[in-house]
Amino acid sequence: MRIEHRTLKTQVSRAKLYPVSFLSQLNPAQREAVETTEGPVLILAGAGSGKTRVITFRIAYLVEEKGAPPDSILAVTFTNKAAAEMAERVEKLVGGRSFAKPAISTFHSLCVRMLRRDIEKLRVANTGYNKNFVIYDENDQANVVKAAIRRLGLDDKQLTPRSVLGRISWAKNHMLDPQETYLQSADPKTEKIAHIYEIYRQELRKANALDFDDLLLEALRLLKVVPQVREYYNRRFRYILVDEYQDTNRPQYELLRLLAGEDHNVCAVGDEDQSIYSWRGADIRNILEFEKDFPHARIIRLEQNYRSTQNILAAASAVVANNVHRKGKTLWTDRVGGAHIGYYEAPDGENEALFAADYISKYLRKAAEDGDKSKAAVLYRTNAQSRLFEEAMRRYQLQYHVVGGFSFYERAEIKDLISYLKVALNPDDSIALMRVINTPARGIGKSTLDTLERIALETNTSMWGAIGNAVDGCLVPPRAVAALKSFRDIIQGGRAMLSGTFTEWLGDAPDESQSDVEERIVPEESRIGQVAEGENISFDFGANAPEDGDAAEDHAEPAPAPPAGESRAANTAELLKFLIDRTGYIHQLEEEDTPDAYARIENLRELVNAAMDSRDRGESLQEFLDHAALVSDADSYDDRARITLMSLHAAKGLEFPLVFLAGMEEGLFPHSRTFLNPDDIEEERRLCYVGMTRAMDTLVLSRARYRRRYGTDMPEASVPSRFLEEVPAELMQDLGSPRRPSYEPPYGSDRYGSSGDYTSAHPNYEDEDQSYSRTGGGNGRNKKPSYSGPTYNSIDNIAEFFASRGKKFTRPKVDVPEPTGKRGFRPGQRVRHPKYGEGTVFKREGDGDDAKITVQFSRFGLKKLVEKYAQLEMV
DNA sequence: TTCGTCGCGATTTTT
DNA sequence: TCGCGACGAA
Repeated sequence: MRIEHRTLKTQVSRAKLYPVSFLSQLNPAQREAVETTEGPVLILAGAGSGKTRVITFRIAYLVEEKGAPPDSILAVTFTNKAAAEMAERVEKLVGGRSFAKPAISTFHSLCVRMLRRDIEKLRVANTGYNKNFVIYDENDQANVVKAAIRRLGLDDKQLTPRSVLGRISWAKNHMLDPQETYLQSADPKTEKIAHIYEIYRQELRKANALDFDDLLLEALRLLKVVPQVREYYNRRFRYILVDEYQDTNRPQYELLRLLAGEDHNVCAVGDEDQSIYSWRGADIRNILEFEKDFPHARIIRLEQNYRSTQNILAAASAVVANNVHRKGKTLWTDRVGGAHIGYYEAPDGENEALFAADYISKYLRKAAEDGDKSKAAVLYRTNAQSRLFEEAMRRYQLQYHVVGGFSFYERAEIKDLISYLKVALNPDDSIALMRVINTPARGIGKSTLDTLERIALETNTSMWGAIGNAVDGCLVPPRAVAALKSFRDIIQGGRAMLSGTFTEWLGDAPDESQSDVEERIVPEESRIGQVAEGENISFDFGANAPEDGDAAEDHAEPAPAPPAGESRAANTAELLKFLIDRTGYIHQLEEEDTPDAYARIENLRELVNAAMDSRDRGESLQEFLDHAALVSDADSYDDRARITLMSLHAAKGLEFPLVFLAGMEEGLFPHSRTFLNPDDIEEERRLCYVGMTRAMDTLVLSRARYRRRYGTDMPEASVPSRFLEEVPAELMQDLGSPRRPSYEPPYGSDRYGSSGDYTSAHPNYEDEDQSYSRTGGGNGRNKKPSYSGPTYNSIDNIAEFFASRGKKFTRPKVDVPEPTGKRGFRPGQRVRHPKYGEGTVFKREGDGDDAKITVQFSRFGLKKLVEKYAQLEMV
C-alpha cells in the first residue's frame, strides 16, 4: 500500500524535481559515489569536497532511480544536528512523496531505539534490563564510580573518578569486560580499576541504567545474540550510509557489519585527516580494514574542494603533511589565490579576543555593505577560552552564539527536575534518586543516607527498595522516617499520575503499612513510558501505533494542579508541574529572592515548555528523557547566527566565510596533555587541519603572548604553536601584531609578531572600541571604565589594562626569563633531570631563587621543581 | 542536620 | 574563576 502510493507519486513528480541535470550537478567522482549503490563503497572525502551533498543525493538517487523504499535506507551521522540537517535536505529532495522516511539518526539514538524495542529479548532467567532503562550521563557515571571507590575504601587521590571512568570507557570501546580487564592488568592499580569496573557494571544493572558506551554494546549484543532481531534489521535496512566514518569506534564498526547483513550495501564516507576522536575510541583501522571486511569494496576519492581558497587549502595541507601516519591525498580547488592567512599576536588573551571582535565586526560590516550575509566563527581548543571572546563580543555589541559549554540540560535545576522525572518513571534509578532525595532539603541527611546505602547493599536492592525497607521496618529515626515518607509520597504520586491511577491513589491515603498497595496500583507491567510512542523527528520502527495525543489542550494552563478526578495517564508536562508543585522547588527558589533564583525559575518554565512541545509531538516521557540525554553541545549550533564561538571539535562538518583560529600556543594547541605521545600530537594536527579547512574565504590565526590559565593573577608567557611554524611563511601575513617590548627576549621564530617597522601604536581594534564607548557610553555603563585608553601592547600596559578593570594585578616580573644563562628555562624548553630524565618545561612561576618550574617528564609525568635545586640541564 | 565559609584544584576534546 | 569537599557552628 505504501509502495504503491510512493511509485504513483514518484512518477508524477520526478520530472519536476529532477530535471535531467540532476546528476550533472556532480563531478565525475561524486557522480560515481552516488550511482554505485550496490555493494560496499568507501568514499574518501576530503574537507569541503561536497560529501553531504553526495550522501543526500545518493539517498535521493536510491529512492528515485532505484526505486528503493525510503525506509529501507539507514543513514548514520555523528550528531543529532547533522542527522536533522540531512533529513531536511533529503526531505526537500524526495519528500512529500511517501509516508515512509529514510532512517536518519546518530549511532546512539539508533541504538536507543533498537534497545527500547527489543532489549528484553536479552533477559535471561527473568533478570537483565527492561525497556524502561535509563541513560546515564557522565555525571551519573562519575557518581557511580565515586561510590564504588568509596565502597572499596580506596584512595580517591590516586584514582580519580574521572580517570577511572576514562579507563572503563576505554575498556568498553575495546570490548573488554571487567574479567578481561582484570586478567590483562599488569599492576595493582589496573586491578583495582577492573574491580571498580565490575562494581560499576553491577550498579548500572541494578539501576536499569545504560551509559553511552553501553548503548552501543548492548545493541551490538542484541544483534549478535538474537537472530530474529538481526534478521529483522537485515530485512528492514537494505542500504546503509555512514557519515564521518573515520570517527567510528570498534563497537560502531561491528554494529555496522551486523546491520549490513549479506548484501553489504554499505556506503562509508570519511576522511583520515579529519579523525579527531581517537581518545573516544575511534579507530582509524576501520577505514583501513574496510576492504578486508567488505571484499570488493569500491573506493572513491573526492579530492576537489569547493569550499576554500587555494591559499587556505595550501596552508592547511602543509600543516597536516607533517603527519607521518597518513596515506596522503591531494585536495585541489579552482578558487585560485585568495587572501593570505592572517596572523595576529596579541599581548594577552583579552587583547586577542578584542582583536577578533574588531576584525570580525569590520569584516561583517564590509560584507553587509556589499550586500552579503556573511558569517564568522571563532574556534578554540578548549571551551574555557570562550569566556574572553564572549566578553569581547559583548563589548563590541555583537550578536554571537556559543556552542558548547553549559547546555540547558546541564543546569542544576534542570537536572534536578529531570531526575525527578526519571525516578517517577524508574524508581530504581538510584543515581537520579540520590540527586533529588534531599533537594529541596527535606531533612534527609548524611547519616540517613548512609543507613539507606547499607540497607541497599545488604538486601541487594536499589535505594528505592531500601527506602521501603527503612520505612517499613523503622530502621531509621522517626524524623527520618517521616522525611522519607514524604519523599516517597511525591514519587508514588508521580507514578500514579503516569499510570492514570492518581485518584485511586489519593483515595487510598497510603501509609507505611501499605507498601504492597503500591504493587497493586502501579503494577510492574504498567504502561508507564509507553504513553504515546509514535511519530518522532527522524523515524520510528513502527513497533507501536501512535495513540491519539491529547495535544489540543491549552498550552497556557497555569496551575500545576494534579489532575484530580481524572483517570487517564498524565503526560510529561503535567507530571512535571505536579513534581515542581509538590516538591516546593519553585517555592524554595522564590524564597531565595535573588536574580539567580529567578533565572532558574525561568529555566524551569522553559523545561515545562519543552515538555509541552514534546507532548504535542506525541512523545512519551521516555522519549522526552531520551532526548534530554542524547542532545549534545554540537546540536545547539544555530546556522542563523552571524558569529559563532565554539571548540574546534564542535566545528567539524561546518563552514564559515571567516574563521578565526585562536590560541595558537604550545600547551594550549597542541594541548599539553598530548605532548607525550606522538600519535596524540598528530591528532592535534588533524584538529588544526579541521579548523583551518572550515574557512571559505578568510582565515586568521592568533596567539596571545601572555595568557592567564585558570584565571590566576599572573599571566604566563607562551610559546607559539608548532602549527604556526608549519604554515608556509609566504602564505601568511601579519595583521599588525603590536610590537613586543624590547626587553622581552624573542620567543620561537622571529617571524611572529615582529613586523619590522610596524610600531602599532594603535592596533586597529582600538578605534572600534573607542567608537563604542562614544556611542554606547554614558551612565550606567561606566561602572567599568570603558576601554578607550592606550594600547595594551607591553607588560606595563597589560598591568594597566588589568588595573583599569579593577582587577588585582601584579606585574609579571617572573615571566621574563633572564635572557642568558642556564636558568633561562622557559615553557617549551627540553630539559634533563638527573632522576626523572628528559622532559619539557610546561610552565614557570616565581622569580630568582624562588623560581619553580613545572616539567612534563615523559616517564614521570608532571613535576613541579624548584629551579635552583633541580639540577636541570637544557637539552 | 543544615548551612555557611574557606581553601584548593581543575580544563582537553563529546555521543 | 568556579565548583567542590571539608570543617565548624547553630
